Order: sequence, then structure tokens, then C-alpha cells
Amino acid sequence: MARQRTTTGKVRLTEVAKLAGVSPITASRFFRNPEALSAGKRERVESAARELGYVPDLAARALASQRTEVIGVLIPSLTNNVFSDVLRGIYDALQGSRYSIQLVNTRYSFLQEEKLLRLFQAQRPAGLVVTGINQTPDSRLVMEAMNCPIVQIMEIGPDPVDMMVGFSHNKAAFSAVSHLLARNYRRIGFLGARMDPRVQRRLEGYRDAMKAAGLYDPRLIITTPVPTSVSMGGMLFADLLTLVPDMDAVFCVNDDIALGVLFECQRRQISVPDDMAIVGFNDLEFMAAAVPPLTSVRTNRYEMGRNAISMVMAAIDGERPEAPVIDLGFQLMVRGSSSPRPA
Amino acid sequence: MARQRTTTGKVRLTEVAKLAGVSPITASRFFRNPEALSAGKRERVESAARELGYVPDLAARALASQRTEVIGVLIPSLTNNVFSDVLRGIYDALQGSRYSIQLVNTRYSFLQEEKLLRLFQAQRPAGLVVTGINQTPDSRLVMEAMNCPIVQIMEIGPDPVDMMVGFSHNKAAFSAVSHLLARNYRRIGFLGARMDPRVQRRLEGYRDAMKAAGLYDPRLIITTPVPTSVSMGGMLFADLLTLVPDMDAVFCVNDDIALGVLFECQRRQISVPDDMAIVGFNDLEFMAAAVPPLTSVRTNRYEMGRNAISMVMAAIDGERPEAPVIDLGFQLMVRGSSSPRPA
DNA sequence: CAATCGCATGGTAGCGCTGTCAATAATCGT
DNA sequence: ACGATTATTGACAGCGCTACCATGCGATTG
Repeated sequence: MARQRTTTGKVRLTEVAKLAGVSPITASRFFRNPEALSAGKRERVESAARELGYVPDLAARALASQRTEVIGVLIPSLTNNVFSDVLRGIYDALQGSRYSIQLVNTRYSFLQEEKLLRLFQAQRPAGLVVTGINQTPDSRLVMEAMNCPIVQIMEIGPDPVDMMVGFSHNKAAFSAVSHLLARNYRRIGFLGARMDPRVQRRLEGYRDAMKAAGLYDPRLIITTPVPTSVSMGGMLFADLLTLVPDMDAVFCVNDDIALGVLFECQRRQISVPDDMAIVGFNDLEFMAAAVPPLTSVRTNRYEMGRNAISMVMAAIDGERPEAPVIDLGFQLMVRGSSSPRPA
Repeated sequence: MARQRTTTGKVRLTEVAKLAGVSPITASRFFRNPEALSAGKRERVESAARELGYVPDLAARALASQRTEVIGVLIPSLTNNVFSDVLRGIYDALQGSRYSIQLVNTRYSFLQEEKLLRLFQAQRPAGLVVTGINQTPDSRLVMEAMNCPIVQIMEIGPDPVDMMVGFSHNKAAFSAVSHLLARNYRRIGFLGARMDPRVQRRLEGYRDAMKAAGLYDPRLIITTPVPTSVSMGGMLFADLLTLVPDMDAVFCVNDDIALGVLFECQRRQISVPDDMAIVGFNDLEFMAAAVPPLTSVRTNRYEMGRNAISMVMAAIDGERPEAPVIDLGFQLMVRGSSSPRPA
């Protein structure tokens, strides 16, 4: 015996098996598939495990079985409260299951995403949740090679790697802008910050709606690559209003910007919605509480997270959904900030 | 050979070692302590690893070394944007290090926390970050037995399990209320939701300040156990104002509630700060953008997350901080919502 | 009643990596 | 120049668990 490692003070499966009077492999089975044991042994193993306070060693299990019970989640940002809702759904769906989450932050970088995917590949997760549908070709290859259920979340598209749960940002924006048009707003500005792929698609939806109405004017669009914030909303609005003094409404790519616009209007004594209508995106909780209440597009972020994890867990158990792509849709929450305007 | 497992298509350390012409153990050392190798072998192993696209198997490493490179993080809520800032700091501090985060949600339940701590104990994390200082006695025992650096965050207290980084919620609230008193506000209400331990301490700070001024009146306090929200702020304010019509200021336990109060004031044509001063807590970004700008207590949440991880990583390397408890303090951000009031 | 089947259980041999210690090569002091 | 010290390297075994196969047993069947 050339080796004398520090004995880990930890209870092993072997000890549980010995106390229960069964072989280690039977004890092992108890934890993975209790139904395979006879009732008597099942009880014996269970009470032995409880008595010794046995907790399985996940590393050993992962090494021996070449599987883990970890679901990898790739999120582009932790700042954005949109993702905190998704995360809440993810963690809620996880409750009581045997899976755990490995959360990583891509920081809106496709290269970072690719790197993190490769890292996950080496650790054999049981499943994967990735944000968006714009992965690099290399990232797609890695995912396709990964032999585990994968759900793309936040938006939907024609070519899922595996499964998808989200909604059409284009349609949602189109619907919001159409609502303003239907209420006789004509010079509708677009305010955008941190133009990630989903925000880009909202811009496309805005363009489509304005073009369809024959009211498209590129001067109505203002965007910035910097991250979004309430104060940024106020600044973008102020800048755009200087360039387009006859603007009568704004569509904001998110609610922070919409709130910033509301505050800027209050500051300048611009009446909302009489002088300026405001529509936001995501329908964060404060939108309904604002004065006036702010119209927004409700997106089902919590459900997206929940569904994504449910789909992954079901797929691990071999239960694939009928349709690989789930459209969770959106609801336009019409409120006082976009009341009908006299024609 | 009774066994014929499905061969994993994966590159192992042995292959790297063979290609580099060294023993597996030398290749292993390359990844953990490259300086221990001679320059020649180091380069050979490095290029062999790159050529084969070697990625270490973390489960095997964890099993063999009885260590992991995972830092466990226990957070009570994912909804609260306070914690998203902390998380951002945590993930930023992690960048480029070899550690990864295992994030779990205690849902403000001490029992859940205890359960999760036991789970972590079995997985031998390299370090631990836990929220708050009110763990159960059993949780403390588990942590003390854990033989890894532990940082308690969000607040500070006299008896750290290991290390702490936070600030005094009591002092911060005391300072905010004292500010209102100094500006001649007299009937200062307290609005609280989800009364977790830290919010309780803010209430204590409020009480201390009001009592010191001889202005304490329990009727000025309204709280609810339900989670916080902007609309809840409006409701609490409306309720309290009915009970205490001569209230001239409110101290809100967080900024969501403060924003709800501002909106409710706008709805009721109550002028801020002339008829009602507002002070919030945390200084979220929108506070400065509101109309009028809202006074708040800035808390260094991002830095808390960052420092916690830095301290854990330093402690793992044996570099313990001089003082185990770091007070990150707070700053009262005085703005228009609490302008001096004529006496 | 023998042959067959399915079920519960056990034996054996690793999963891929690293701790321990020994062996060798290189460097140093006197 | 020689033994002593230090820097490199390697051999071996095993971390705790599970995949694979074999076994024994009672139930089923023609």
C-alpha cells in the first residue's frame, strides 16, 4: 500500500449498503431507480441512508455514469431584469427535481457564448438552455454534437437546434406600433438601446408597421449601443424630440426607456398622452403603476424560463413535445399612455 | 475483460501525455502548476493539449482531488433587482478565474437555506457566499464544519462565521431618517414590504432616529409580509395616509416602494416634496431620473458581490484579509424629493 | 416436468484524474 | 571534486460510484 490518502470523513454508499445488508450496487440502484428493488430492501436501504446521513458524491456519480444532473443556462446579461424573471421561472421549474443549474453569462458576446458552449460540452450537462437564435455556426455545431436536449429561449425562429420557446419580437413590435397607428398617432418615434438581435427585430417590426401605413421616416429612429437605463430613455427622447419636434408618440424597446420618457415629459411639461403617447416593451410591474399608466407589450418571461426547464427535463426522460417550437406569444397591455387621439 | 463500456469519444489526459512524450502525471501538473515543469516539457504538453483540443474532465478531477473549483452562492431571491446587482459583481469578479458559481435560491427560507448548505457540504465547494447573518444554529454548524472560506454578504454583524462584507442597515436607515428630521420633516412614515431580517433592521434604524428626536409614533409604521413592488408602494402609502393625514414624509424600505409613493402622489396631486417628502433605499438607477429626483440610500451591491468573490478566492490561496469584516458603507444621495422644509 | 422467461441481485472492472512517495537529474557549497 | 540539496519526473493506487454481465430464483408454458 504505497498510498495513504487522508480518509474522507464522509459516508459512502458502501457503508450504507453494509448497514442495509445489501450489495453496494443494490444501494446504488435505490437512488436511481427505487422501483427496481424489492420492497424489503428498499426500506432497509432507505433507513440505512437516513441513519448514516448519506449524501451521494456527485463527482463520483458523474465520472462513473458519464452523465450529470446539471442543466446549463446561457444568459447574455444579469443586469437586465428581463432575465431575472426568466431565471425565476427556471429556478421555480427546478424545485423538487434532481437537476441543478449551471448559470453562465455570455455578456452579449457570441464568442464568449461559443467558448462557454465548448466548456459545457466537456462537462456533459443533462440539458442546455441558450438565449436567442443567433448563435455562430461553430456554436451550432457544438450544440448539435452535444447529444442532450437543448432549448433556445426568448425568441422563436425557423430552424431550432432542438427546441425553442419564445415569441416573435417582430410581431410584438408590429402589434404595438399598429396600435399607436390605429389610435391616430402618426409621427411615431423609435427609441432603442443596446441593439441586441431581439431589439433589432423589434426595430424591424416597427419599420414594417410604419411602412405599411406609409408613414415610415428614418429620422424617427434613434438608437444607441450602450446598455439601457431609465436616464438613457430620457436622453434619447430629448435628442429625438429636438430633431423631430412634431413627434406625437414613441415606441420604446423596453420599459426602462419608456419610464425615462415619461419622466422627461413630466420635466418638460409635455402631457402624456395628449402631447405624446408612450408604449414600452416587456410590461414590467411598474408600467401599470405609473401616472398615467403606461402601455406595454407583456412578454411571458417567467413562463419562458419555466417551460424551457420543463421541456429539457421531459426530453431527458424521452418525452419530446409534439412541436419543437413553442410560441408563448405576447399581449398588448393598453393603458392611458396611448389613449385614442382625435384625428 | 467483463466490461465493454461505450468508449467516450473524448480526449483524455493520457492521450495528451502520450503525444507530448511525457507521463500522464506530468501532463496533469501542467494544468495545475505549470511552473513546476521544465520549459521544454511545458511547451510540449501545451501544444499537445491544443492540438488534441483537450478539455479536462471536472468530475474526474473533483473525485481524484477531493476538491472542486465551484463557489456556492446562496441568494434569497431572484426577483429582487438588488440581488441582480450583487450577482453581476459576483460574475464579474469570476471572469478569467478558474472558478465557477453554483447559484441556489433560498426563497427567504432558513430551512431551505439549511438544506442547501448540507447539499453543498457534500459537494465540497472551494468557497461559499451566503446572504445575511441570520442563519439557523444548525446552518452555522454546517458552515463551520465546511473547511472552506465563507463570506456572509449584504450586512455586517459581530460574529462572522468566517468573513463578511456588507453594511449596517440600521445605520443606513438611521441616517436617512435623520436627514429628513434635519430638514424639518416631523411626521415621517415608514413603509415596509417583505420584512426580511435586513428590512427589520432598517425599521430599527428608523425607530432609533424617531425616538432620538422624540417623534416616534407607532402609527406611522405600516408593513406587509408580501413581496415588494411599485404598486404595493402606492397602496401602503394610500393606507397610511388615511390613518395619518398629517404625515409629511415617508421613508421607504426600498426604491420600488418609493417610486410607487411618487406615482400615488402624482395621482392625488400631492406635491413632492412640498406636501410629502420621499426617501428610498438602494438607489436604483431610476431614482435620479424621476421627477422630482428621489433621495435614496446608495448601497454598494455590485461591490459587495465583487468583494465577496475576491475574498473567497484570496482565502482559497491562503491570503486572508487583515480584517474579517468589511464595511462597504452607504451614501445618502440627497435629491429633490427631500428638499428642506420651512420650519 | 423440463425448458423458458423475467426479475431481483451481485461481482467485477473501470470512469479520468491526482495524492503520495520514490527515483532520477541538476545544482550547489566547501 | 564529492556529498548534499533541490528541481523534475514517474509509478502506483485509488477517489466513490455505476455499466455491464452473470447468476439464482420462482413463475410460466407446452
